[in-house]
Amino acid sequence: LLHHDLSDSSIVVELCHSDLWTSFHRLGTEMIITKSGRRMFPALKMRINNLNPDKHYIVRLEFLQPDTRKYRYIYHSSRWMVSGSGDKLTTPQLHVSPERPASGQAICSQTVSFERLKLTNAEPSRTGQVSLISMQKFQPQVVIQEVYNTDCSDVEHSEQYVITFPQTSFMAVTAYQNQQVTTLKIASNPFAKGFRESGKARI
Amino acid sequence: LLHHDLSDSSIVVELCHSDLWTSFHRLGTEMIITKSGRRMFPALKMRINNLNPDKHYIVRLEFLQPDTRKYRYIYHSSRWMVSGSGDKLTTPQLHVSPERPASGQAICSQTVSFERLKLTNAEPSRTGQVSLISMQKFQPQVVIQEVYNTDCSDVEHSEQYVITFPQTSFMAVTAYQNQQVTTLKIASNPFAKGFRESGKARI
DNA sequence: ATGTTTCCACCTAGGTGAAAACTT
DNA sequence: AAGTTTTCACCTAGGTGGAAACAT
Repeated sequence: LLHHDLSDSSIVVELCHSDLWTSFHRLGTEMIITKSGRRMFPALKMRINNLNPDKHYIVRLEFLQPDTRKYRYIYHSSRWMVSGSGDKLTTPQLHVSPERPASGQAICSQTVSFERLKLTNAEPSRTGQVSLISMQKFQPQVVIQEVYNTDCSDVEHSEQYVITFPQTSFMAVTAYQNQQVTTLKIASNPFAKGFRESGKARI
Repeated sequence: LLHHDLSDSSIVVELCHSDLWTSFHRLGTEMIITKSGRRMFPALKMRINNLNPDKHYIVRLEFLQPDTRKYRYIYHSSRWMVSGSGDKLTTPQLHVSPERPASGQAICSQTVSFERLKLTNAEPSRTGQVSLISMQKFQPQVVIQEVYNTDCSDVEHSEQYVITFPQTSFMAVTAYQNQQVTTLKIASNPFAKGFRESGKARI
């Protein structure tokens, strides 16, 4: 449970599945990016509290770059090493909103989920897809932004609250590098069961 | 393509899959209602045009009762007959909104779909579920309502446009009565394949 | 060499009508 | 007897990691 005293409010944001995020973070979280888009696992879900029930907000996600270096995974030492200078995202801020603007009341009464968000290494085009760079680091950042009009025309003048969960940073990859990450994904993601535990042999 | 000249606007609402709706209507559309909730098929989807792009609207669905009679299906004559006086819905207007308020621009640029809506014969409780009465008639009605605030607090004073598609009226049932309705559902709904066409025998 | 793309078997999730069991 | 509820096989839809093919 994290408190962020920001501005005149005392907004409380709780990251869901925090333990799981921490387990991945210890191994060095890897997120697969594909051309058609791949979900994040774990998904970014959070409970937000203490917003003004009568005001309206939009919740966004930005993908920051802690650095713009290119990394390489060294198998024999099980570590990530810098392998080059890498690239900066052409669009500096990638943000995706799970829903339209909603009241503080509505947002606080439910879980804000980015589970349907997909990561891609294709050019930024489709809405709901976030375009990242393989073998580089990213840090998701939650932005809670107050809006005065439903059409968000005055977004630049509105108050904005920024929360970062360090344990959600990850390396974007097109194929898993650390086998322990793969194992934990299989163990914890219901969709990922590989060909291991059932004892079935591959044909 | 239906034109409804309402108030100062010339709103155009087009029912999707209109031919399919008409085919069902000829047979006497039946919609299954269950305790856990069942989707409508066909789903109510529509394209809305000529809303003011800058104003904001909410699109709702109401389930009217053309009458409050109880019906019975007579197999040998393949007809519905009145069998009793029936009941009136305890909550007179059942409306479900697919989304939060959105701009006319946003609404007109996409298909407004109520495909996720579920019909139930349980007490009205869960959001997104509509509670109906078995063996009685219902007529869905689309309500496009202008909102001035995102919290919809002044909903009663706002302009509202009502559109009804007569071919979407139906009988609520817990089991299909007319075998031709069943056959058309199986033929047209990808989820409904029964045990007929594959030639597979039931164990 | 090393990283990317495509395809695929396997899985979850959940929408169907049919049949059987249940209720009244 | 007539309508409701439950269960179930079958299906669509789509999220996984693995392996092989491909690119650089």
